[in-house]
Amino acid sequence: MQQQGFAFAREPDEALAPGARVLRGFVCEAGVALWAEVQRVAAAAPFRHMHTPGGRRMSVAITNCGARGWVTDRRGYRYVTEDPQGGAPWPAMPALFGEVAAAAATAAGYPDFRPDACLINRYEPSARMTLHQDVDERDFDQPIVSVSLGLPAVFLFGGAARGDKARRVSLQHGDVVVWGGPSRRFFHGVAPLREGEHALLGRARVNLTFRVAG
DNA sequence: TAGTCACT
DNA sequence: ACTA
Repeated sequence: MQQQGFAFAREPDEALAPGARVLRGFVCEAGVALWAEVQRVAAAAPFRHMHTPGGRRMSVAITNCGARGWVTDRRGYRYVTEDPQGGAPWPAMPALFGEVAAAAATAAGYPDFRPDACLINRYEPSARMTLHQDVDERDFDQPIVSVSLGLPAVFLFGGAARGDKARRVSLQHGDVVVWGGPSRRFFHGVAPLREGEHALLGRARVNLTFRVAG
């Protein structure tokens, strides 16, 4: 039976740019399990507010899991195998994370995606991410997979140059964005998170960013 | 010496 | 205030 409802109509998947797609509701019922795993990771490697090389405190709280974790401080951006806060290796990437990331990548046209890094960003209301590029990885042939959980957000997807006009894309709990190929190094960001309460996550949005870093 | 995952 |  076809979906007929205007009430539950959802925007279809769409291309954002060459090589970039939004997969709406891709996570489906796995959201609960993904959130449980995020909490396990955060128990071992707590969310913390890092600083940019310029010394500014980021509004987003960060942790990582997997073999490599992205960090930033006065010395710059880089991937490290140990949590600088405590010196232990980052928590292992949960199997479910790898499965969801690989499935999303395949659905977007990038088979055999095996990320070694999962950056976990926690946005509370007013937190934002200004336009930036993901360029700290070694192989730009590998795509980026970004999973949204919790409160909705407006994702900004620009172009190859900082000044390119950015598209505004509304992302809901369970949506996944994948970008690679010609759009692998495109500027992107997140508009300031609006107030709200999510049934599962409460007053927060959590984003999982999967990458092949090393 | 340009560029900056930040702010106004 | 750093690095590449």
